Amino acid sequence: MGNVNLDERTKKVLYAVVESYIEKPEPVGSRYIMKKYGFDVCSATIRNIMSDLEDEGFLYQPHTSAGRLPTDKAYRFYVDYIFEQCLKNQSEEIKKYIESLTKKLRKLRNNMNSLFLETTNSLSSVTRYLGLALLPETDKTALHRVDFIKFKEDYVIAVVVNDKGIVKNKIIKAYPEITQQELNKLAEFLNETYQGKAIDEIREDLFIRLKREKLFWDKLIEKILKICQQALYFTRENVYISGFYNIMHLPDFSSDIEKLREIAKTIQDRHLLIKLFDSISEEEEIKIIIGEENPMEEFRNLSIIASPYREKNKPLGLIALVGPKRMDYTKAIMFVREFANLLTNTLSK
Amino acid sequence: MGNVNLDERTKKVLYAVVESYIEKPEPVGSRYIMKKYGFDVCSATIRNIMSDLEDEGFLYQPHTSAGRLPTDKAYRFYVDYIFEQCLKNQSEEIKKYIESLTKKLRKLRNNMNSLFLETTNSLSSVTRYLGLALLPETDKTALHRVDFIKFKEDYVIAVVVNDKGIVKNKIIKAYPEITQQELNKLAEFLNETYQGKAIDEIREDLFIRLKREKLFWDKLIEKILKICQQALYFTRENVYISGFYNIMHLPDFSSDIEKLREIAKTIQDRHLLIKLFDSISEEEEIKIIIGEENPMEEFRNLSIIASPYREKNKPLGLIALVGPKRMDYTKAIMFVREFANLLTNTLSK
DNA sequence: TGTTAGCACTTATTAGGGGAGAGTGCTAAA
DNA sequence: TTTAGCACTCTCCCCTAATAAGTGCTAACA
Repeated sequence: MGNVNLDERTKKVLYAVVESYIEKPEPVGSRYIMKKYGFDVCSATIRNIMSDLEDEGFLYQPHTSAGRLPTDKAYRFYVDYIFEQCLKNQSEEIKKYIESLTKKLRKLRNNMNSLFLETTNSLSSVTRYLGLALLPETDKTALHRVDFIKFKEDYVIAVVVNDKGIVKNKIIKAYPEITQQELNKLAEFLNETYQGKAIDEIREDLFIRLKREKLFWDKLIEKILKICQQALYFTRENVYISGFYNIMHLPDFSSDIEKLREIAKTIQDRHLLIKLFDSISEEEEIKIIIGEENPMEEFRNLSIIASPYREKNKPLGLIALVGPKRMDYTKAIMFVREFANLLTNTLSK
Repeated sequence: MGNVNLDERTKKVLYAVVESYIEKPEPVGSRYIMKKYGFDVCSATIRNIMSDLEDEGFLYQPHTSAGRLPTDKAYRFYVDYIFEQCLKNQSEEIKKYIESLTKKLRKLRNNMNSLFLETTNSLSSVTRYLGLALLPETDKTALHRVDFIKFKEDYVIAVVVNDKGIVKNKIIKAYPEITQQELNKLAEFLNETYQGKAIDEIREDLFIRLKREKLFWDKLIEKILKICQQALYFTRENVYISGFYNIMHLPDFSSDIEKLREIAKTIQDRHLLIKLFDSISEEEEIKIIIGEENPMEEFRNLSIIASPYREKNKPLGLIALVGPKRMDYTKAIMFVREFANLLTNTLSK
């Protein structure tokens, strides 16, 4: 593995090929590169270099006597190359855009749903790629309040509000004898004992109680504790998706609708997206996944730029951009980073 | 307007043309019709009839010397023609499918979200068109319970559960002095007074109270009543969409992606869909809207089959199928009807 | 040894022509 | 009113030729 040892000039050529192809999705020729990037060697030399790059697996030809196209390895090289600069430089234009958006989002600070909807929409419409966002994992947030509502004989609706103001509800099958009054007391107990504690820890704690007190108390306690546990068990499910239509007209897909269909099918299935997100570490500032690097088959000819948003340095969730491998990475990286920051700031008030 | 006065034979030809075109999207020729439908006149006669039908606006030619294609008017004729039979006949196949689905859905009876998700998914995957469903309008359902939760100084989260077990929440800006205890009392008051009453009526009633008591009480009451009113104000927003990818490969769209993009854009914007649904009366058993008949421009080259599901004869919401005008109407109508019935039955327990 | 110029070769793309096929419209006869 | 016949129109497909882009290779060059 590794970038072998490419000399400076070779790197410049490789960079030029990738950049050119991102600009215009056509096989890149040696003469074109030479002229556009002002190499003062002749096209034959570039040709030799490109041939070497092909041997190294950075480029390939769609057919003999055609120009070259970048492989995933080339994209990876390109991204590694521009990455640093992306983080340093800040375009004035982006800054302004983010500023105006900040005001808009600040107003939605207390309504997570609208906040994330608006964020995903904006991210997609400004980049013209597919925008994704994942709400903070309810499990990891702190309990603000829980309420139980008896429903239809033998059901209980648990309403859980976390410290982000996100309201979740679960319908739990319970035994019929339990009354609303008892449920109120139960909720009161939970609220008093656990408000402000992380939800997954509460569940843990309840589990320990269950084990311990089972021996001393009757079945009732067991049942009640089970209700509580169920009430506080959440799988991640809130994914926001925006702008599929933005990627539909890209030349990368316009040739065959099948690819687009695959994507449409994939993004309809929230579980798949959550699996995708789960596979992305929330540690790195910005994670870039190119084509084959993707752990999930469904995204193998797409690229993903993801970044976590945080609160007090703790990652809460992710926002991401999905587009063709032939993506404008500079723009994408800059925007994803700014959007993640924006969310971080907005949530930290 | 009206179907002019077509004689039997002409009707049969028109029917045949539409049916043929639905089967295979190619211009339909006179000889083809004659042979396939066993007309015992020669093709020239059919040709004359088709020419007449063109004059009446039922058919058109993509170019001289090509076969004919149906216009919206022809589809309308066709649908009116088959409609009766669709309602009478019941294919054994569909019956079986619905039966097996019934069991599946019955288990989800108490979880509206899953129920509607599953319904829309099934409807789309069995018909291969785009499936839509609209949750019961919260406004028109009865209040089961309301809870207020103080959040972050000056916000109140109102959690409203209706008699369908649908949980809605609203974040309301309130004045900071109000305490959780006061909110609890307020909720208690509302629950005692209004449980089981229609939510829009409650709002109405609160409005009257507000007007009447404003004169006698202080600002506080006004504020509190306003919180209640806000808590109970819902715009319709829960639309379930499934199977966009199902319509992507249809020959009707494969020629130009732009059409598909339009659709993708439209269905992403929930408000547009709600506007669409709002324009569909919930009185008719089954509403069929073909192409230009559509009140909304975005759907002008699509057809929509919609049907309300009910509870005790009161329409609660709609499910619908969206597909190309060249749709398999028989199948679509049958399934939409069965699915609406299925929902009606499931909700009525 | 790396670089350049030149040239033959490959392949995709485009345009044009011709024939086949499908289907119509019209006319005249039944 | 229906039919048979026929000329006409248009699309579609195949074939060919020309064009253009770009490569790979070789031999000369610095």
